[in-house]
Amino acid sequence: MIDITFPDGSVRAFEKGVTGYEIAASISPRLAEEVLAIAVKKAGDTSIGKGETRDLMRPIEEDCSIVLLKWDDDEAKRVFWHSSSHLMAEALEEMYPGVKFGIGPAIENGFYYDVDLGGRQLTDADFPKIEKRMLELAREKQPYVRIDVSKEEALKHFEEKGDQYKCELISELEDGTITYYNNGHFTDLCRGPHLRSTEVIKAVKLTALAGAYWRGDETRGQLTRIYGITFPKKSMLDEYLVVLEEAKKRDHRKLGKEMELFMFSSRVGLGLPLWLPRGSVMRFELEKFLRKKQNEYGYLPVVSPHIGSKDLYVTSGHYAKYGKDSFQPIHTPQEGEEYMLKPMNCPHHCEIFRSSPRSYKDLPLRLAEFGTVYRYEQSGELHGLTRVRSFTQDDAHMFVTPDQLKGEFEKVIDLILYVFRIIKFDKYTAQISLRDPQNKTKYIGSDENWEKAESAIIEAAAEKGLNTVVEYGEAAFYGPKLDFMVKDAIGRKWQLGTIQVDYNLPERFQLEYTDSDGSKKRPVMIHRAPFGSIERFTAVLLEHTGGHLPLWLSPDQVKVLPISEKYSDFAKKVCSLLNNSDIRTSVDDRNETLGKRIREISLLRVPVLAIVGEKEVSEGTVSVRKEGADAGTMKVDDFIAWFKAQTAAELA
RNA sequence: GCCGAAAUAGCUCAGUUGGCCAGAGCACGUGAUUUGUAAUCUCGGGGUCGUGGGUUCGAAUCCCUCUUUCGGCUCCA
Repeated sequence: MIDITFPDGSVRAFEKGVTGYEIAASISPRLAEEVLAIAVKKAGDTSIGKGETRDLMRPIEEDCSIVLLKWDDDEAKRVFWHSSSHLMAEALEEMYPGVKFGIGPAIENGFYYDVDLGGRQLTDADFPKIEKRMLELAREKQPYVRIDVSKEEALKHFEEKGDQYKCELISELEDGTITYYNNGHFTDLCRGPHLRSTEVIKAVKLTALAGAYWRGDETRGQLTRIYGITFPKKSMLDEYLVVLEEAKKRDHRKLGKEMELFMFSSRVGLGLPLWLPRGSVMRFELEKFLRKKQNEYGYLPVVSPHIGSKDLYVTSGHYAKYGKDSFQPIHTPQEGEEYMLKPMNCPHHCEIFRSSPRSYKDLPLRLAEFGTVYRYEQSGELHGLTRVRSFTQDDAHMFVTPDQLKGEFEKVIDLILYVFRIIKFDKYTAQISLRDPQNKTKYIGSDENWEKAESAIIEAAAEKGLNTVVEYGEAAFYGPKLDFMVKDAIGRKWQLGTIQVDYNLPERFQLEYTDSDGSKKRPVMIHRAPFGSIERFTAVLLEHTGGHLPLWLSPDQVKVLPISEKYSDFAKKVCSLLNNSDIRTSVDDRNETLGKRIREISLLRVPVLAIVGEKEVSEGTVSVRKEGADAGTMKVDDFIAWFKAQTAAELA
C-alpha cells in the first residue's frame, strides 16, 4: 500500500500501482469523468508548485501528494491540447499518407503541429474535413498509450518511416528516456503526458495555417504549421469564438481608424505611421505626463537630430551589428560623407556626456529625450502601431558611478511601476532578459561586465519585490534588460517598458568622470523607456481600454450638445468657459437629432457630454453624461470643478 | 525576408457556376425638420472592382506579375 496525500491535507492509502483515474473514480464517478491529468509530487519533495504532471493511467508506485487536474487547471489544458495535436496528427497521417511530423506542442490557446506534406498544398478549405475526421477518431475512444522504447529502436522506426525530423530529435535524446505515445494507428515520439482517451475531445476547430522554420531556424526548411484548438464541450468552443470576435473589436488598428487617431499610407511608406490630430493630442498628453514625472526624478531634457554620421554608429557598435539590416546610409554631394537615420538615441547622449568634463558630483546624469528613431524592420514584421519603422522612444540614459547603479536602477523600476499603475496595466510580466549562455558571440563586451550587469538587474528586481521570469537569449547585444511585457487584445505579448544596464557604450565612447580622489573613472549607463515607444504603448493602451481612454488622455474630453439651434449660443459660451479651464471641449450643434449626435460622439469615445436646452440656459447649468451614464445636472462652474476632480483622481 | 490568405465607393460589406450601364448601409452634398440622452425624412454626387499583363466573343469573377493588408515563422539595437 502507498499513502496518497490530497490537496486538503487528508491522506488515504491505496494499492501500489494505483492510477490517478482509479483514485478519482474512488471519490466520485463524475470526478473520474472530468479529471484530465494528475500532478504528482513525491513524499518529501518540498519544491513549490503542484509537482510533475502525469498521465492519468500511469501507475503510482510510491507515497506522494497529488492534485487531480481538471479543465480549469492550466496544466490540464496543456495535456488536453497536446493530446489534441496527436489526434490531429493521426487524422493527417490517414488523409495525407507519407506526411512527416516535426513537433506538435500545446500553446497558450490550443496547439499546433508542424508537418511536412511533401509538396502537397493545404488550404484552410481543407480544415472542415480534417476537423470532421478528428471528431470521428475521438469518438472511437482511442486510449493514449505510453510505451518505453530504446533509442536504437526509435531511430530504426522513424528511419523506416522516412521521418528525418523525428530522427533528428531522437538522436539528441538519451537512451532510456525515450517514450512513444500511441493513439489509434498513430505513434509519436513524445514525452507526454496525455489524456486517458480521445473521447473527452468533443469540439475541434483548426484555426490557422502558417509556414514555420524547422526548429525555428531561418536557414533550414519551412514546415507547414497547422494551428487548432479543442474543447471538452461544444459550447466552450462557441464561447471561445465569441470571445475572440470581441477581442478583435478591440484591435488598435480598428480603433485607431474609428477614433481617428492615426493612419498609414502606402505612399508615405511601409510602417510609417501618420498621427492624426486626435491621436496627436493623446500622444502629447502622454509625453506631458511622463515629462512631469521625469522632472521630479531629476531628468534633464535633451534633443538630438534625426540623422547622425555613420561614424557615430560604427563607434557604438550598432553599425557592425545592424548596419546591413538598417536603412542604408544617406550620401551627400560631398564624396565619402555618410549619414544614417537615427536608429537609437544612446550614441547621441554619449556625445552629450562627453561634451564637458564630468565630476562624480554630476552623477547620476539623466538625459531624457522623446527621440524618434528609424529601423528597417522586415516587411512581414510590421504590425499596426506595435511594430513600425519609425517610432518615438520615451528614452533616457543615466550615467552613474558603479555604486549608484543599483539605486538608480531601482528608481527606474519605481517610475515604470508608477506609469503602469496610472495606466492600469496590472497584468504585466517583468522579464529579466539575459544572455544566451550557449551563444555568447552574439554579444559584445567582457564576461566580467556582463556578469556585473546581470547581477545588478537580478538584485534590483529582487529588492523591489518584482515577480520576475528569466529568459535567456533575450538580452540586447550590449547588455541585459529588465523588460515589462504586456499582452494585447488577442494575447500576443509585447515589450513595453525596458531598463538596460550597459558597460559597453561607456567603454566604446571612452566616457569618463573624475572621482573624489581625482582619478578618472568610467561611468555605467542605464538605458530606459517606461512606455518603450509611444506607438506601441498607444496600441496596447487602446486594446486594454477598448478605446475608452481615461479622461486626461481623451483627445476630446467634453462635447457640448445644444438640444436645438436655439441654444447654440449658450453651448458656445459653455464651451469657451471649459476651454479657458484647459478642458478640451467643442460644440456639436449640427442639424441632427440629439440621439444621433450622442450616438456618433459616443462611437468616437468622447467620454463626457454636456447637454444644454431650455432648462439649462435659464439656470446656467449643463446636463452631464459620462461614458453613457447620467452624471446629473450642474452649474457650469461646478461642472468644471467636477471634471478637474475626475482627472486629478485618475492621475493620483 | 519566408509560408498561407485577402484586396469591390471615404468606411463596413453583397456580388451564385465568367454574361445587360457593379449593389446596399453608413459617411459626404442638398432640401425639409429644430429635435431632451446611442441612428428623422427627401433627393443627389461618388467605384475603369489594388496594379500591370494574359486566357476568353465576354473578366470584379479564371491564370501570372507586382503592391498593400491580415494570420503565423524568423527578427526586434
